[in-house]
Amino acid sequence: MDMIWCVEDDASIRDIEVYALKSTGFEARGFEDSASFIETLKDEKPSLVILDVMLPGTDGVELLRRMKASPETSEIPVIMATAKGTEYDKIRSLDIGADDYLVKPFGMMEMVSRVKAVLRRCKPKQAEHVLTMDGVTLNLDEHIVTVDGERIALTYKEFELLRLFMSHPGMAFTRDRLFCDVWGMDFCGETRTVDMHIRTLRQKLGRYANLIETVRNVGYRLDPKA
Amino acid sequence: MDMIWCVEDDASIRDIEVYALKSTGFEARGFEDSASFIETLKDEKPSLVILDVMLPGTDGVELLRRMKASPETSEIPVIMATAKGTEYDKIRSLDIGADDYLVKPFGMMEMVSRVKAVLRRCKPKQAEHVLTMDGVTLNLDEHIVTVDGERIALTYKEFELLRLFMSHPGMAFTRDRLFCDVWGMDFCGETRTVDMHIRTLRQKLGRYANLIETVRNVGYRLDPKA
DNA sequence: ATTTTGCTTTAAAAAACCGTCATAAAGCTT
DNA sequence: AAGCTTTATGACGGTTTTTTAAAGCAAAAT
Repeated sequence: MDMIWCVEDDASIRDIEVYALKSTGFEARGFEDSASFIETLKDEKPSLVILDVMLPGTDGVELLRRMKASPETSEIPVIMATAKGTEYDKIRSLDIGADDYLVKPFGMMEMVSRVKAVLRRCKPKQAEHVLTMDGVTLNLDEHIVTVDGERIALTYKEFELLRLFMSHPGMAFTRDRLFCDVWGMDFCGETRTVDMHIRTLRQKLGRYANLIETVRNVGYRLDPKA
Repeated sequence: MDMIWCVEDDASIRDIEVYALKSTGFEARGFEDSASFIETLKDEKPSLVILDVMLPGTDGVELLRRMKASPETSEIPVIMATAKGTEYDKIRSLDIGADDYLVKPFGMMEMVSRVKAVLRRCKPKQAEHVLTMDGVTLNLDEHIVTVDGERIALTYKEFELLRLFMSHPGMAFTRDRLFCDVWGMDFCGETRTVDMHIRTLRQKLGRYANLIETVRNVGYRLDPKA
């Protein structure tokens, strides 16, 4: 189940939030100040954070900025809680990358439904934009591929090939099919172009080269358990 | 091939988009304003729409809302194009039902990739094509055969033979028929070629070897209760 | 204008597969 | 049971398919 963190200095509000979330089936944890939040964030990652804007010390907007700046935490959805009338904070927060906001005083029902909405929205998107297979990671957003954490440079065609394979693990693709999908045109007879790109792709995949299996007389396939 | 529509008031951006899509193998068409888009949408349906948020007159978010409201168009995938910093529009769009978003300025490569990704995601996913008989499983998509869960390697001809048998359990095939279907040519007189491949196939089937029964004077058959 | 980068083609090398042969085994007929 | 026909088996050379390497091209970057 999802873990929600609430950063809020007012103890009574914080307790109500945590209680409301827990009774809805979430795991929840409250933080009194920025410092303890930042500290815990180094070790654990929640599914979502509700950030109060007005905090003693480092304020919520600054916390948000830091979270979005670090790749470690930039993907964690954030809901900002602003006091009424501070429209400027709201806009700033959304600009920086907050996923939603709550205007105080807000009801617990509203809070829970927004949390659910944001999670619903972020869950599939996050999953869909990054494909992983063994040590190979393919980030669709950034167009970046890593092998064992090391970034490797793929050309457009190589990337599209790999993407096709990784989004249908195990499926055997004919050369025609690959050509259609990646090159966007019908397969015009005899050519070893696809093979060529498979080769360079394999080379760049290093020790995962045999992840791409050749299916004789058919084409190629990504072998999930190679 | 898929038809993509681009609604974008800036002519230069629009032209580049259309050009990029066409050169990737899509059909593409640009719309300068909401009105012409809405009008054409009454008669034709594209496979996907790229909607600019900032449009003169009816804006992109409103267009999206209308599309999702009408059952005629609600199934058409939509990618929103938002200017940098208007994070709120992004959230709103995803809430209404956009399938993805692009933040301007975006590269054409990225655009094309996202279009492909969304189309792939939205395409009706067909059921897996799998034939099973006792402990023998034949996956047509993956071109993989397993015996008691263990994967075995079949050559192209062997695979086609087994596929033929398994898609017509119990049916007896003459050698002529097998030769026609698998080799794709007329049976040219006396030859033991088919026998040969039956042999290797039986070997690889291990304890299920006798699943393929010899019908003397006729040919072979897959015996469903061997 | 030159260099770099990525895509395509070609041709040769390597690997996997195919088909035929000769021989052995099995099935049917007499 | 002997003899004939049909099928199974094992081995080997030829062929097809895939891989590899190298070079030509075109577009983009410098």
